[in-house]
Amino acid sequence: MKNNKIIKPTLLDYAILGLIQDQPLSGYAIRKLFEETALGNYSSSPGTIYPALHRLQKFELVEKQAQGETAKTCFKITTNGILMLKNWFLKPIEKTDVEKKTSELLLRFGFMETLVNKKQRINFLTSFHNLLNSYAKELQEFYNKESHKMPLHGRLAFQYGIDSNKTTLKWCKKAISQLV
Amino acid sequence: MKNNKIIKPTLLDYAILGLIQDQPLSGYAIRKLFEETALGNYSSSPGTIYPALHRLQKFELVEKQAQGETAKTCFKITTNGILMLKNWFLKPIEKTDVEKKTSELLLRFGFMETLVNKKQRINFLTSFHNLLNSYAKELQEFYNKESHKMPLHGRLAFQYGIDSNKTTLKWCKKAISQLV
DNA sequence: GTCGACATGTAAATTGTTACATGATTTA
DNA sequence: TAAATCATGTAACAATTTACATGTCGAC
Repeated sequence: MKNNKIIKPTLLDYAILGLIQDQPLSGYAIRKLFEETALGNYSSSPGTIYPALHRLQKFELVEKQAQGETAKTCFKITTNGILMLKNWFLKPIEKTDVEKKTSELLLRFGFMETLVNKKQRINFLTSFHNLLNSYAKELQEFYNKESHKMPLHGRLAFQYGIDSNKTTLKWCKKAISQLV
Repeated sequence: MKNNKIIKPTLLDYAILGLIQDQPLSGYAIRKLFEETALGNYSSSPGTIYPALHRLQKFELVEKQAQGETAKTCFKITTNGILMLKNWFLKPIEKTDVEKKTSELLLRFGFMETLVNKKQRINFLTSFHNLLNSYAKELQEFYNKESHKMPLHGRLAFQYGIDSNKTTLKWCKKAISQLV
């Protein structure tokens, strides 16, 4: 039963796939993980998770695990799902990713350990670092030129952005050193 | 022409209101600001901005500025809009805000300079700092207990969260010192 | 035996994205 | 005068939130 339509998974879809890549989980278990852990900002409401699981099932990225007695239905990832995840992990990082989608990059990194090899993971972090580094320089230059025109709160909010990027850069280096 | 329905503005709505609180802007100008500046992660596509402006207009939070010759229509904030913004600024910070919605807090802070007094702004930052501080401690404790069970990437991603919070805490202190 | 947690779902309304459409104005 | 940018919008679709609905199981 093939699908004519192509799925472009949302971040939530990827987060679910990432969670079940190792062990099958029930919808409820996934909800609890989103609710309790610091895993992204996804809503843990039933109206979000269950439809997402059914969507993923429809596109054969997950499947219900055969389960005899208990009522609880667990979902496991399919080969297609694994492939989809892997493509997501290996997608080259773009400028816009480091500018506006840091959290997505972190999510990718957090889930990629078992599916991509060490060289590729280090490459991911290096690319992340390099792109972010040039963006950070742009931001700093802009700040140096324009900060005197900004209102106090604008300036402080901008500084927050700069500080955050510096922290992320340091983290990249730290992470690389722990991977090597 | 009153509305029977109550609007609960989205973050995008607030961002637009915040941008036009000082000077009226055209839809196009707002789009460019979202596209070019590091202002949040809002889509700058016309399908996002124009409907949002019309929605805000419907609820009388913005209004079209009387404009003679030029075709460009600028939107200015109404008294209701100002009130809505102010309520947003002064809403007490909650635990969930510091845990999952730091960017919203930063947006609030960035726009609140002219509409709330200094004492309230310092209070905002202090509350932000205190709530975040206890959350950071929780995270650190969890990490100390559980980190040895985590896979490498999970551990690193978790560390990223801790590092980010520390940066935010430092920023709060810095910002407070610059406000006083 | 009732309360809270476990567990799964649906429906309506809203929001946001993508793609299309249009036309004016500026610049090379 | 062709291309790029300015400028505003709509339509179809996809996704999310909120609220509702239902039932089980264990603990106190």
